[in-house]
Amino acid sequence: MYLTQPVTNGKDLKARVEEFKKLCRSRSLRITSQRLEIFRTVAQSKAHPSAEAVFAAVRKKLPNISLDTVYRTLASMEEAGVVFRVGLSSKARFDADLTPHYHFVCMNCGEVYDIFPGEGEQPVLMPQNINEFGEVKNVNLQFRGICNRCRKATEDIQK
Amino acid sequence: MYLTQPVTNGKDLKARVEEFKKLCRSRSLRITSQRLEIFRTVAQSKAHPSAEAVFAAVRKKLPNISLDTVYRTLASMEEAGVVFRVGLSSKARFDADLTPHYHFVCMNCGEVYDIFPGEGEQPVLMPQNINEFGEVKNVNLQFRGICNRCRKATEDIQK
DNA sequence: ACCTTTTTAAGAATTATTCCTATAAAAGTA
DNA sequence: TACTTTTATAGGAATAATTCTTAAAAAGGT
Repeated sequence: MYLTQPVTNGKDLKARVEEFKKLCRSRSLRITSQRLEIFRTVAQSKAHPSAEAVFAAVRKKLPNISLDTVYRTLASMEEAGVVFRVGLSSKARFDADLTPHYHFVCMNCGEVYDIFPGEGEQPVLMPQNINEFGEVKNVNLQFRGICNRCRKATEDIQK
Repeated sequence: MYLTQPVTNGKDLKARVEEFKKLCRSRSLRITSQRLEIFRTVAQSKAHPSAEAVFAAVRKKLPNISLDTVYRTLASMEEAGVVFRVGLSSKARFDADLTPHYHFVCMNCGEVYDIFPGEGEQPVLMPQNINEFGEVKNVNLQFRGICNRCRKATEDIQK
Protein backbone atom coordinates (compact mmCIF):
# COMPACT_ATOMS: atom_id res chain seq x y z
CA MET A 1 0.00 0.00 0.00
CA TYR A 2 1.41 3.32 -1.03
CA LEU A 3 1.38 6.43 1.01
CA THR A 4 -0.88 9.15 -0.21
CA GLN A 5 -1.23 12.57 1.29
CA PRO A 6 -3.96 15.00 0.28
CA VAL A 7 -2.91 17.33 -2.50
CA THR A 8 -4.09 20.77 -1.54
CA ASN A 9 -1.44 22.84 -3.25
CA GLY A 10 -0.81 24.12 -6.72
CA LYS A 11 -3.62 26.58 -6.17
CA ASP A 12 -3.03 30.28 -5.91
CA LEU A 13 -2.89 32.02 -2.58
CA LYS A 14 -6.38 33.51 -2.72
CA ALA A 15 -7.92 30.13 -3.37
CA ARG A 16 -6.01 28.61 -0.51
CA VAL A 17 -7.05 31.40 1.82
CA GLU A 18 -10.68 30.84 0.88
CA GLU A 19 -10.28 27.16 1.52
CA PHE A 20 -8.72 27.96 4.85
CA LYS A 21 -11.65 30.17 5.78
CA LYS A 22 -14.03 27.35 4.97
CA LEU A 23 -12.04 25.02 7.12
CA CYS A 24 -12.16 27.49 9.98
CA ARG A 25 -15.92 27.73 9.69
CA SER A 26 -16.31 23.97 9.59
CA ARG A 27 -14.30 23.72 12.78
CA SER A 28 -15.93 26.79 14.34
CA LEU A 29 -12.59 28.50 14.55
CA ARG A 30 -13.06 32.25 14.26
CA ILE A 31 -11.64 33.95 11.24
CA THR A 32 -9.30 36.51 12.66
CA SER A 33 -6.85 38.76 10.87
CA GLN A 34 -4.07 37.04 12.82
CA ARG A 35 -5.06 33.61 11.60
CA LEU A 36 -5.38 34.73 8.01
CA GLU A 37 -2.06 36.51 8.02
CA ILE A 38 -0.26 33.59 9.61
CA PHE A 39 -1.78 31.26 7.08
CA ARG A 40 -0.81 33.51 4.18
CA THR A 41 2.73 33.71 5.45
CA VAL A 42 3.25 29.99 5.77
CA ALA A 43 1.40 29.26 2.55
CA GLN A 44 3.60 31.66 0.61
CA SER A 45 6.89 30.58 2.07
CA LYS A 46 9.02 27.84 0.66
CA ALA A 47 11.57 28.27 3.44
CA HIS A 48 9.99 25.99 6.05
CA PRO A 49 9.82 28.91 8.43
CA SER A 50 10.16 28.60 12.17
CA ALA A 51 7.62 30.14 14.52
CA GLU A 52 9.98 33.07 15.04
CA ALA A 53 10.29 33.57 11.29
CA VAL A 54 6.53 33.55 10.86
CA PHE A 55 6.25 35.98 13.74
CA ALA A 56 8.75 38.36 12.14
CA ALA A 57 6.97 38.23 8.79
CA VAL A 58 3.46 38.66 10.17
CA ARG A 59 4.59 41.51 12.36
CA LYS A 60 5.09 43.66 9.27
CA LYS A 61 1.37 43.52 8.64
CA LEU A 62 0.18 43.22 12.23
CA PRO A 63 2.74 44.98 14.42
CA ASN A 64 1.04 44.05 17.67
CA ILE A 65 0.77 40.33 17.11
CA SER A 66 2.27 38.24 19.88
CA LEU A 67 4.61 35.31 19.50
CA ASP A 68 2.23 33.23 21.54
CA THR A 69 -0.50 33.76 18.99
CA VAL A 70 1.81 32.51 16.29
CA TYR A 71 2.62 29.38 18.25
CA ARG A 72 -1.00 28.76 19.12
CA THR A 73 -2.18 29.31 15.59
CA LEU A 74 0.48 27.15 13.99
CA ALA A 75 -0.41 24.37 16.40
CA SER A 76 -4.09 24.62 15.54
CA MET A 77 -3.27 24.74 11.85
CA GLU A 78 -1.20 21.61 12.24
CA GLU A 79 -4.07 19.97 14.09
CA ALA A 80 -6.37 20.93 11.25
CA GLY A 81 -3.95 19.46 8.74
CA VAL A 82 -3.32 22.75 6.98
CA VAL A 83 0.37 22.86 7.73
CA PHE A 84 2.90 20.18 8.35
CA ARG A 85 5.37 20.32 11.20
CA VAL A 86 8.79 19.34 9.96
CA GLY A 87 10.48 17.17 12.53
CA LEU A 88 9.26 16.25 15.93
CA SER A 89 8.34 18.31 18.94
CA SER A 90 10.62 19.57 21.62
CA LYS A 91 12.09 16.75 23.64
CA ALA A 92 14.81 14.59 22.12
CA ARG A 93 14.57 10.82 22.43
CA PHE A 94 17.32 8.32 21.77
CA ASP A 95 17.53 4.83 20.41
CA ALA A 96 20.56 2.55 20.46
CA ASP A 97 18.98 -0.05 18.24
CA LEU A 98 20.58 0.55 14.88
CA THR A 99 18.87 -2.22 12.98
CA PRO A 100 16.75 -0.70 10.23
CA HIS A 101 13.46 0.31 11.71
CA TYR A 102 11.11 3.25 12.04
CA HIS A 103 8.90 4.90 14.61
CA PHE A 104 5.30 5.54 15.40
CA VAL A 105 5.16 8.71 17.48
CA CYS A 106 1.99 9.47 19.37
CA MET A 107 0.96 13.07 18.88
CA ASN A 108 -0.99 12.92 22.12
CA CYS A 109 1.24 11.32 24.73
CA GLY A 110 4.58 11.52 22.93
CA GLU A 111 5.25 7.81 23.24
CA VAL A 112 7.58 6.33 20.66
CA TYR A 113 6.96 2.85 19.28
CA ASP A 114 9.34 0.84 17.13
CA ILE A 115 8.16 -0.34 13.77
CA PHE A 116 10.21 -3.14 12.31
CA PRO A 117 9.54 -3.83 8.68
CA GLY A 118 7.97 -7.22 8.07
CA GLU A 119 9.75 -10.04 6.28
CA GLY A 120 10.99 -8.76 2.95
CA GLU A 121 9.30 -5.45 3.51
CA GLN A 122 11.35 -2.28 3.11
CA PRO A 123 9.38 0.92 3.68
CA VAL A 124 12.01 3.47 2.63
CA LEU A 125 13.59 3.93 -0.76
CA MET A 126 16.36 6.44 -1.30
CA PRO A 127 15.21 9.13 -3.72
CA GLN A 128 17.27 9.12 -6.90
CA ASN A 129 18.10 12.79 -6.62
CA ILE A 130 19.26 12.67 -3.02
CA ASN A 131 22.83 13.65 -3.86
CA GLU A 132 21.67 17.01 -5.10
CA PHE A 133 21.12 17.97 -1.50
CA GLY A 134 24.07 16.59 0.38
CA GLU A 135 25.53 13.57 2.05
CA VAL A 136 22.93 11.53 3.91
CA LYS A 137 24.08 10.38 7.33
CA ASN A 138 20.83 8.81 8.42
CA VAL A 139 17.20 8.40 7.64
CA ASN A 140 14.36 9.21 9.95
CA LEU A 141 10.95 7.86 9.12
CA GLN A 142 8.15 8.61 11.52
CA PHE A 143 4.52 7.78 11.36
CA ARG A 144 2.70 10.24 13.54
CA GLY A 145 -0.76 9.83 14.90
CA ILE A 146 -2.71 8.77 17.94
CA CYS A 147 -1.60 5.55 19.56
CA ASN A 148 -4.14 2.88 20.42
CA ARG A 149 -3.73 3.44 24.13
CA CYS A 150 -4.62 7.12 23.79
CA ARG A 151 -7.50 6.33 21.46
CA LYS A 152 -8.89 3.90 23.98
CA ALA A 153 -8.49 6.44 26.75
CA THR A 154 -10.50 9.08 24.85
CA GLU A 155 -13.19 6.55 23.97
CA ASP A 156 -13.53 5.72 27.65
CA ILE A 157 -13.99 9.38 28.52
CA GLN A 158 -16.76 9.76 25.94
CA LYS A 159 -18.77 6.99 27.55
CA MET B 1 18.23 1.57 -4.28
CA TYR B 2 17.17 0.34 -0.91
CA LEU B 3 18.07 1.91 2.35
CA THR B 4 20.48 -0.05 4.48
CA GLN B 5 21.63 0.90 7.91
CA PRO B 6 24.45 -0.89 9.74
CA VAL B 7 23.25 -3.74 11.90
CA THR B 8 25.08 -3.48 15.19
CA ASN B 9 22.50 -4.97 17.49
CA GLY B 10 21.43 -8.41 18.50
CA LYS B 11 24.63 -8.70 20.47
CA ASP B 12 24.66 -8.83 24.20
CA LEU B 13 25.41 -5.82 26.30
CA LYS B 14 28.98 -6.73 27.16
CA ALA B 15 29.87 -7.15 23.52
CA ARG B 16 28.29 -3.84 22.68
CA VAL B 17 30.15 -2.12 25.48
CA GLU B 18 33.44 -3.56 24.22
CA GLU B 19 32.60 -2.35 20.75
CA PHE B 20 31.82 1.04 22.18
CA LYS B 21 35.17 1.16 23.95
CA LYS B 22 36.93 0.37 20.69
CA LEU B 23 35.04 3.12 18.99
CA CYS B 24 36.04 5.56 21.72
CA ARG B 25 39.69 4.62 21.27
CA SER B 26 39.49 4.98 17.51
CA ARG B 27 38.07 8.46 17.97
CA SER B 28 40.39 9.31 20.87
CA LEU B 29 37.43 9.79 23.13
CA ARG B 30 38.37 8.89 26.66
CA ILE B 31 36.71 5.93 28.26
CA THR B 32 35.07 7.35 31.34
CA SER B 33 32.68 5.71 33.74
CA GLN B 34 30.12 8.32 32.73
CA ARG B 35 30.34 7.43 29.06
CA LEU B 36 30.14 3.72 29.72
CA GLU B 37 27.18 4.05 32.02
CA ILE B 38 25.30 6.30 29.64
CA PHE B 39 25.97 3.91 26.82
CA ARG B 40 24.82 0.92 28.86
CA THR B 41 21.65 2.73 29.79
CA VAL B 42 20.66 3.64 26.27
CA ALA B 43 21.76 0.28 24.88
CA GLN B 44 19.61 -1.59 27.39
CA SER B 45 16.53 0.56 27.06
CA LYS B 46 13.79 -0.09 24.58
CA ALA B 47 11.89 2.98 25.72
CA HIS B 48 13.59 5.58 23.49
CA PRO B 49 14.62 7.49 26.61
CA SER B 50 14.93 11.23 26.75
CA ALA B 51 18.08 12.88 28.08
CA GLU B 52 16.30 13.39 31.40
CA ALA B 53 15.36 9.72 31.54
CA VAL B 54 18.93 8.67 30.86
CA PHE B 55 20.08 11.11 33.50
CA ALA B 56 17.71 9.64 36.08
CA ALA B 57 18.80 6.09 35.29
CA VAL B 58 22.52 6.79 35.27
CA ARG B 59 22.26 8.73 38.50
CA LYS B 60 21.49 5.52 40.35
CA LYS B 61 24.97 4.28 39.53
CA LEU B 62 26.76 7.63 39.43
CA PRO B 63 24.92 9.95 41.82
CA ASN B 64 27.05 12.97 40.96
CA ILE B 65 26.68 12.90 37.21
CA SER B 66 25.46 16.13 35.70
CA LEU B 67 22.69 16.55 33.19
CA ASP B 68 25.08 18.43 30.97
CA THR B 69 27.33 15.39 30.75
CA VAL B 70 24.39 13.32 29.63
CA TYR B 71 23.51 15.79 26.91
CA ARG B 72 27.12 16.13 25.80
CA THR B 73 27.65 12.40 25.75
CA LEU B 74 24.45 11.58 23.91
CA ALA B 75 25.36 14.17 21.30
CA SER B 76 28.82 12.69 20.83
CA MET B 77 27.34 9.21 20.68
CA GLU B 78 24.95 10.36 18.01
CA GLU B 79 27.84 11.93 16.12
CA ALA B 80 29.70 8.63 16.37
CA GLY B 81 26.67 6.79 15.05
CA VAL B 82 26.20 4.71 18.20
CA VAL B 83 22.76 6.05 18.99
CA PHE B 84 20.03 7.47 16.86
CA ARG B 85 18.19 10.62 17.73
CA VAL B 86 14.47 10.10 17.21
CA GLY B 87 13.00 13.19 15.69
CA LEU B 88 14.66 16.44 14.93
CA SER B 89 16.37 18.98 17.11
CA SER B 90 14.79 21.81 19.02
CA LYS B 91 13.32 24.40 16.70
CA ALA B 92 10.06 23.59 14.93
CA ARG B 93 9.72 24.37 11.24
CA PHE B 94 6.52 24.48 9.23
CA ASP B 95 5.50 23.65 5.71
CA ALA B 96 2.19 24.46 4.06
CA ASP B 97 2.93 22.42 0.99
CA LEU B 98 0.92 19.26 1.50
CA THR B 99 1.80 17.55 -1.74
CA PRO B 100 3.62 14.32 -0.94
CA HIS B 101 7.26 15.15 -0.39
CA TYR B 102 10.05 14.70 2.10
CA HIS B 103 12.91 16.66 3.58
CA PHE B 104 16.64 16.78 3.65
CA VAL B 105 17.66 18.36 6.94
CA CYS B 106 21.21 19.62 7.31
CA MET B 107 22.70 18.50 10.60
CA ASN B 108 25.14 21.40 10.43
CA CYS B 109 23.16 24.51 9.53
CA GLY B 110 19.65 23.22 10.15
CA GLU B 111 18.45 24.14 6.68
CA VAL B 112 15.48 22.17 5.39
CA TYR B 113 15.30 21.19 1.72
CA ASP B 114 12.29 19.75 -0.04
CA ILE B 115 12.65 16.44 -1.77
CA PHE B 116 9.97 15.70 -4.29
CA PRO B 117 9.85 12.14 -5.48
CA GLY B 118 10.73 11.76 -9.14
CA GLU B 119 8.25 10.65 -11.76
CA GLY B 120 6.68 7.39 -10.65
CA GLU B 121 8.94 7.25 -7.62
CA GLN B 122 7.39 6.71 -4.21
CA PRO B 123 9.89 6.56 -1.39
CA VAL B 124 7.56 5.59 1.46
CA LEU B 125 5.48 2.47 1.83
CA MET B 126 3.08 2.04 4.71
CA PRO B 127 4.17 -0.88 6.89
CA GLN B 128 1.60 -3.67 6.90
CA ASN B 129 1.43 -3.76 10.67
CA ILE B 130 0.93 -0.03 11.14
CA ASN B 131 -2.54 -0.41 12.64
CA GLU B 132 -1.11 -2.25 15.60
CA PHE B 133 0.21 1.06 16.82
CA GLY B 134 -2.52 3.55 16.19
CA GLU B 135 -4.12 5.81 13.67
CA VAL B 136 -1.58 7.49 11.41
CA LYS B 137 -2.25 11.18 10.86
CA ASN B 138 0.85 11.93 8.86
CA VAL B 139 4.18 10.64 7.73
CA ASN B 140 7.46 12.36 8.27
CA LEU B 141 10.44 11.19 6.26
CA GLN B 142 13.69 13.00 6.77
CA PHE B 143 17.07 12.39 5.28
CA ARG B 144 19.60 13.93 7.61
CA GLY B 145 23.15 14.76 6.70
CA ILE B 146 25.41 17.58 5.63
CA CYS B 147 24.09 19.77 2.86
CA ASN B 148 26.28 20.58 -0.11
CA ARG B 149 26.62 24.20 0.89
CA CYS B 150 28.02 23.24 4.29
CA ARG B 151 30.28 20.62 2.74
CA LYS B 152 31.68 23.18 0.35
CA ALA B 153 32.20 25.62 3.21
CA THR B 154 34.21 23.09 5.23
CA GLU B 155 36.28 22.17 2.17
CA ASP B 156 37.13 25.83 1.68
CA ILE B 157 38.29 26.11 5.28
CA GLN B 158 40.60 23.10 4.88
CA LYS B 159 42.39 24.75 1.96
C1' DA C 1 -26.66 46.89 19.08
C1' DC C 2 -26.12 43.00 22.39
C1' DC C 3 -24.53 38.78 24.34
C1' DT C 4 -21.75 34.83 24.56
C1' DT C 5 -17.72 32.60 23.39
C1' DT C 6 -13.35 32.56 21.50
C1' DT C 7 -9.13 34.79 20.69
C1' DT C 8 -5.71 37.87 21.65
C1' DA C 9 -1.52 40.63 23.64
C1' DA C 10 1.69 40.99 27.06
C1' DG C 11 4.56 39.30 29.91
C1' DA C 12 5.65 35.75 33.28
C1' DA C 13 6.79 30.94 33.73
C1' DT C 14 8.41 26.59 32.24
C1' DT C 15 11.08 23.25 29.80
C1' DA C 16 14.84 21.67 27.18
C1' DT C 17 19.31 22.45 26.12
C1' DT C 18 23.86 24.64 26.14
C1' DC C 19 27.59 27.42 28.01
C1' DC C 20 31.17 28.65 31.53
C1' DT C 21 34.83 27.66 34.66
C1' DA C 22 37.53 25.48 37.92
C1' DT C 23 38.53 20.79 39.17
C1' DA C 24 39.29 15.96 38.21
C1' DA C 25 40.30 12.05 35.65
C1' DA C 26 42.37 9.64 31.47
C1' DA C 27 46.07 8.27 28.57
C1' DG C 28 50.61 8.90 27.12
C1' DT C 29 55.46 9.11 28.56
C1' DA C 30 59.69 9.06 31.28
C1' DT D 1 54.94 4.68 39.45
C1' DA D 2 55.19 9.72 38.97
C1' DC D 3 54.64 13.43 35.65
C1' DT D 4 52.45 15.88 31.88
C1' DT D 5 49.18 17.00 28.68
C1' DT D 6 44.74 16.82 27.15
C1' DT D 7 40.08 15.97 27.61
C1' DA D 8 35.98 15.44 30.39
C1' DT D 9 33.35 16.55 34.30
C1' DA D 10 30.18 18.78 37.96
C1' DG D 11 27.71 22.51 39.15
C1' DG D 12 25.41 26.22 38.30
C1' DA D 13 24.32 30.06 35.33
C1' DA D 14 22.57 31.32 30.85
C1' DT D 15 19.91 30.82 26.73
C1' DA D 16 16.38 29.36 23.54
C1' DA D 17 12.01 27.56 22.51
C1' DT D 18 7.63 27.05 23.91
C1' DT D 19 3.56 27.40 26.93
C1' DC D 20 0.71 29.43 30.56
C1' DT D 21 -2.03 33.21 32.86
C1' DT D 22 -5.10 37.00 32.81
C1' DA D 23 -7.67 40.73 31.50
C1' DA D 24 -9.13 43.05 27.43
C1' DA D 25 -10.76 42.85 22.64
C1' DA D 26 -12.88 40.92 18.64
C1' DA D 27 -16.12 37.38 16.21
C1' DG D 28 -20.27 35.59 15.11
C1' DG D 29 -24.81 34.61 16.24
C1' DT D 30 -29.30 36.73 18.01
